[in-house]
Amino acid sequence: MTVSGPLKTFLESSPWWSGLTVAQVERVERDAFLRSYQAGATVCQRGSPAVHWLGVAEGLLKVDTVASDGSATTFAAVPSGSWFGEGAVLKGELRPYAVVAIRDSSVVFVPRATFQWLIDESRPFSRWVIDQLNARLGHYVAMIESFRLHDPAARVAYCLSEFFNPQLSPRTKSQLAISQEELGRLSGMSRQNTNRALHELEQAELLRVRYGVIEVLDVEKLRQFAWKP
DNA sequence: ACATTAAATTCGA
DNA sequence: TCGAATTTAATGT
Repeated sequence: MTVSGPLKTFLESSPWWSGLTVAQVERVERDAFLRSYQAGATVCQRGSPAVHWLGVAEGLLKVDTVASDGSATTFAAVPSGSWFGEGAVLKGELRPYAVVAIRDSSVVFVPRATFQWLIDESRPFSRWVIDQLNARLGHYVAMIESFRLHDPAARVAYCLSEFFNPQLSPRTKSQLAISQEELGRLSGMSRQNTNRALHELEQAELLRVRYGVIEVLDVEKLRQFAWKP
């Protein structure tokens, strides 16, 4: 049986797809499945076994944790076009963080066994996974640097620029449907300071703020701003 | 924290 | 099904 529709479309647009053999394509098409979530819904609970590797076909997810006082901090935003959760699946551990839909989303699930089989069978695929893990490591190191050394506007600029990381989020379009509150959680700042930072970036013509939407005008300038505020 | 504004939803014809 | 009224969400200070 052949897979069709949005699942197949998404798989075919994924950067690692073209490196697979016909047999590998067939197995992934057989094993992968797609689920839809409403905004606010939990995709993976914290503490649940990591038995799938995940791709975002549509929408926007976040990886976050809730402190005992109820406040939430976001470790990662995962826009459509991104694959994530390699680390948790490889280790076979319980998910250390929750995955939540920020807005209506559809998510592709690849079973753990299929993912590990691809790593064993496909050199291009395992190479791509190495690049993926390496890009994520680079991202977190850069984020620590940004947060320790730079002011709020530069931090927000960095977080926004990472929505366009070519390895981790290759298909992000310039209109980001994310609230300032969510962006604040991602940037480790209050909503108020996030608001100020956004207007500073708007003054610099790097982006435009709209209701519930941030329109990025120039990703390259955003990256530069993140490093020399 | 509070006031304002945009968007989403409900309701009545 | 249209649009006014109400509620909810997001923003600005």
